Amino acid sequence: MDKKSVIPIYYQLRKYFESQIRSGQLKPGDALPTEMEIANLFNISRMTVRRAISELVSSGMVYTQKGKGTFVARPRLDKVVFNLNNFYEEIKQKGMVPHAEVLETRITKADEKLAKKLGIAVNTKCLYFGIVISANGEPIAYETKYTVYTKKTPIIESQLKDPLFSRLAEAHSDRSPSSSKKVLMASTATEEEAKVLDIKPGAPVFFMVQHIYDAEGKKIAWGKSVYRGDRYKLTSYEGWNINDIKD
Amino acid sequence: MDKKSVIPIYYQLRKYFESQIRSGQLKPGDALPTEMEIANLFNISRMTVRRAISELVSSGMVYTQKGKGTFVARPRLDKVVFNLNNFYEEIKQKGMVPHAEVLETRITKADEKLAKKLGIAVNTKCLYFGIVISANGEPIAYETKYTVYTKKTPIIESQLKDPLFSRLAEAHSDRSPSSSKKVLMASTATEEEAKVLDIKPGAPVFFMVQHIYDAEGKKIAWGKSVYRGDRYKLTSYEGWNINDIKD
DNA sequence: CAGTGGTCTAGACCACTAT
DNA sequence: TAGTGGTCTAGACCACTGA
Repeated sequence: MDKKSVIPIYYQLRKYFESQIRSGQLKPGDALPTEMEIANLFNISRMTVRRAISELVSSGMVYTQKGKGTFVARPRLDKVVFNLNNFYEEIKQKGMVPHAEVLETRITKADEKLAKKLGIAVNTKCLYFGIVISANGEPIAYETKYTVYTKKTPIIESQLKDPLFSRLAEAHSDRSPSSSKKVLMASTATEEEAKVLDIKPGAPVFFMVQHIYDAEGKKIAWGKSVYRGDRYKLTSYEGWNINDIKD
Repeated sequence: MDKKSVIPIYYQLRKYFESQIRSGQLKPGDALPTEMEIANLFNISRMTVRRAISELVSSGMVYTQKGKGTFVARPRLDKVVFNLNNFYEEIKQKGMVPHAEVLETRITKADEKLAKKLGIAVNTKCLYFGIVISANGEPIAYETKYTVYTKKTPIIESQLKDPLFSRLAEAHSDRSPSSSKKVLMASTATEEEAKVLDIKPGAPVFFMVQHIYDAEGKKIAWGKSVYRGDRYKLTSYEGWNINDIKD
């Protein structure tokens, strides 16, 4: 515990307990020293100790019980969190060359089906477009998207290729996106999807439907994405030693 | 801001800014008052203000810039987080009746293939079993699992049905589970899977492979799960008004 | 009852930003 | 240089747990 260091004391203390837990010197169920004991032991303020502990709590490594103490938690391995952030960046990170191609773009008046999907009146002006995202020249994802088109901002191709759908929705609607709902399903490729993605009809794919809402909960955009099942998968790491996992 | 309330001041303050942001009175990019201004305005300590703000930061609603101020963030709608926690509980929550049935359970010596999957020596004693999970009598998931079997603890059927695979692995191995890796794929049902799940071969399914590791990063369990694509889907909500989303 | 974590205060010094 | 958020302190009172 180096008080003169540029590294904050609470951070050093947190890392100290993290390593104690990871190495097994503190096992699940074990009690940490009380906050006052830790403070006296390292000659630091109790508030500084509390900051370190509160970070350990939010990372799930320890839990506190009022009037009792602070205890090492059991790793929650049943939890599953799949993160799929920026598709474009993910491809790049894997050392592949990403590419987005706009297949079609159109301003249409919403028919009944689309009006229902977007929760808008029939004949409302909408922007429709479809893009294919590929990695190293091989098509991976096929995305079809609709947004309301209330502004008359011109459509720029780079905008359509923007991996952030919400940014596009913001540019062409007078309501700004506030929330999003995505549903992921397992499916098989239709004739059209198979053609675009260069796979066989009936081949396994991920199918994702996305809704974007404004602050009042009204829909302002809708999109569906199809990902090739043989080229795309989701990975989740849980626990305390996830950096030690090799394969 | 009620100082006499049992509700902590920092919590009241946080909710105050949350509602300001959600209602649009504070828009993305807007600066919050400085910490000292807030403290003076409500006659509270700066540390209390900081606690409220730090919670807003970790929820992603605001961000701070040293020497400049605190600003309202733009909602990150590109992020996708799929949580699939306790399968059993999830079915119950949806008002359905969950049921787990053990199809087969066996103590085997690891052949080459399994030894490789678990990173152990050939002929190591392993516990194998397969279960089917159903909702309202309809099969939803088919799970096949292996763990090393170094302890000689007897196998209890309720243990096999335990939705927490890690708990089972803990009971039968002398090494305790520390980390987990799960990979989710889109696939189509094999003949065997189709039979068990009462669907057609080639029907879309989610396919998930799970590894469980001990603190040293050594594998202690392996399992695969097949979920019916027509009965199971993953949903992700992002943004600041996710409670207002109706459908 | 003594001991625990939870909340809160009124200061202090620092590094950083903008002017 | 003045103002900002980041860190830290040495107290205080509280509600809760267990003996």
